[in-house]
Amino acid sequence: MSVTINDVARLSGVSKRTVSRVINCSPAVGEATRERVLEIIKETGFSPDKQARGLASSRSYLLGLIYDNPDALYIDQVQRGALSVCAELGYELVVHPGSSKHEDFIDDCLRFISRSKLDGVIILPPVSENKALAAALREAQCPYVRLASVDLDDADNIVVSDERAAMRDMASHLVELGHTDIGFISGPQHFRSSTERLAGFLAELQVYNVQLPDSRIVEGKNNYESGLMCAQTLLDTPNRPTAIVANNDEMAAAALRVASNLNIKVPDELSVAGFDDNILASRIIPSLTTIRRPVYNMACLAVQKLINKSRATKEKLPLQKTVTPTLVKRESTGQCSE
Amino acid sequence: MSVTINDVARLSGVSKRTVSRVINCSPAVGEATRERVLEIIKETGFSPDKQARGLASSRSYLLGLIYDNPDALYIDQVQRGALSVCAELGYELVVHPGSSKHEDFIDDCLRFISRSKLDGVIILPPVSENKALAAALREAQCPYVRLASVDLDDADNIVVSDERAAMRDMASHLVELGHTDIGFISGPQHFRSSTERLAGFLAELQVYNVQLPDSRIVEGKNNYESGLMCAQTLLDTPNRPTAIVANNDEMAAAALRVASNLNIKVPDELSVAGFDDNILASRIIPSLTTIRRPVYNMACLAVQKLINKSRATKEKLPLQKTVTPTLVKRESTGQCSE
DNA sequence: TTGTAAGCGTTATCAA
DNA sequence: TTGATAACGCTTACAA
Repeated sequence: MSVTINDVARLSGVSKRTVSRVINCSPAVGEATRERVLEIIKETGFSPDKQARGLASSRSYLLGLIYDNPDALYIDQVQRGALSVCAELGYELVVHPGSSKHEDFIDDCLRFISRSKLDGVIILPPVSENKALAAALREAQCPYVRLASVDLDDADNIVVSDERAAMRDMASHLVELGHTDIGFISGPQHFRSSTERLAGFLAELQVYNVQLPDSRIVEGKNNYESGLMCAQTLLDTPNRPTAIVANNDEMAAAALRVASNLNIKVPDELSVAGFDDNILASRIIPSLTTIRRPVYNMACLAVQKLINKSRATKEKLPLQKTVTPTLVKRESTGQCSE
Repeated sequence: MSVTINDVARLSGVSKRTVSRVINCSPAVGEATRERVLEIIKETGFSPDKQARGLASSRSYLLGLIYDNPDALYIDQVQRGALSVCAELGYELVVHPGSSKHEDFIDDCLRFISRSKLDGVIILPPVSENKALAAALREAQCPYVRLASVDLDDADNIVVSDERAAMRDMASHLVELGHTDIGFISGPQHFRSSTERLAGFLAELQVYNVQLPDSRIVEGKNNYESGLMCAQTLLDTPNRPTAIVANNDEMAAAALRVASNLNIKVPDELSVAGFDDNILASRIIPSLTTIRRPVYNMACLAVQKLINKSRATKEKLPLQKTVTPTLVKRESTGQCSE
């Protein structure tokens, strides 16, 4: 029914081996021959069978996406970014949301990979910080690229967003609005992304000679509920900060909620900022000052790096390692009133 | 390196054909033989190669997910639901966000399917309403299941959420709060989901003998920006409704924003409701009364239906066609003050 | 530069 | 109930 390599070979009067060479862009084909074959391929609409190809060459033209984070918006952008590059190169994307807490997680990922002989995987934060997973993938010889906030792997294996720098911008934004007493709702400190963001923020405050006592830093779990509790701690006291920065938009939204409950006006009496720029940030009232990572582009880079690995050394594209998030200023931060 | 069917055959002293029968659960295998083979399979950790299997049997064990809607939350839930069933049955999920506006869209989907010889696809709204796509899939003999708000296909090919009924609940919720002058921000009327929701809403109002003049119904585009304009039309006038219902949460959020700009208190002076129960709905202030579809379960059902199609008639599971969304009451709707 | 022949790991045909 | 043997559509030694 559908056109095979044999049909193309017959029609163009060459061997299937030559057709194979053409579709694989082998240089060892005469110009005339190549053109004739390409002609026939176009005429017949031939498209090589992935399974057969994979069976013969042990490749699948399938890339995997491993993640745990339930931040749907982020994931959707990653998928679209990754697919934009996949489409050009004939790869497909197979998704694998897992639960990194599960003891079986790493084996589960390895099975996922071997089941479909994936040509490589992209790993999203926070799973991307998992050293054991990365080690297991290296051992299994599975190409991978991690998206992360810290430089924790070779340039070939990672796309880093410089969140430390982004949080410096956030700090200077607030200080320049006059804030010197700032509360910080951090993420879990066992995540590098959390420590990184906090470190960047504190480092920039230093520059302005602003101190942040430990009592102003409370650790959340990156979800709404924990954000509520942390914000409550920071705000439900006469001695409250004039600004709150949260490790992500979910917790910043929680801070807005607590402020609303306590009848504290944002931004007049309190500034609030988040991190992620998810859909919430632009829709919530007041809209949220936050930090946006170039997620789509990071995913593009990741796929390119993955595919680079299967190229000959001289054909490798030079690809950047680090991308820069940007500060998005909105309604929730304003001049300090005190 | 990895164990193949030949190894299993040799080790268990039978032909590979017999091993094949065992792994495919053919009844034509002696009990003793079957057990011996299963034993060896367990010992060796043999797992049949998908590509080889697919090449020989023209199946891929790959399901596709086709969508256009950029509602990320919804899509993430669908993916997780679908995968929960896929995992049990050894299928993987390949994603394909497209743009249904593109003239090439249907061909693009067909190529997507044939490229990887997908065993079936799930189509999400609003693309799921596309008749031409469904027809093309039938012609291409590609099994599909549509997730939709209206019963527009055979029970085997669709999972319907009864949005008409859900909107009846919404209407009665508002009427019982005392609202009789209600504004409705509809979705594009060329979508069945839009007409269906509006129809359900109006039908229930009839029951209460409440009239909705045409001027109270404005058509949005299901996005935030159009929601802003529609809400402005309805609210920025002395003669404004006491409640606004929007076709989705994005536009309801826009209504909240416009109300905030016009200094109209929600829910004291105005009730607002949406549809979707996306992350926005629970985080925004005031939190949004809305309707939640059992998206995860719908996706589970869709995969089961897809796989049912490749089963023998007598092994087919009976699967429901319709699911029921639920009304989620939150802060944004309250007693009518007039 | 091109072709021949042997796989890749399954399932399918047909006979025993 | 079983088993040889031939596909499936492609890539890859190895020759020529």
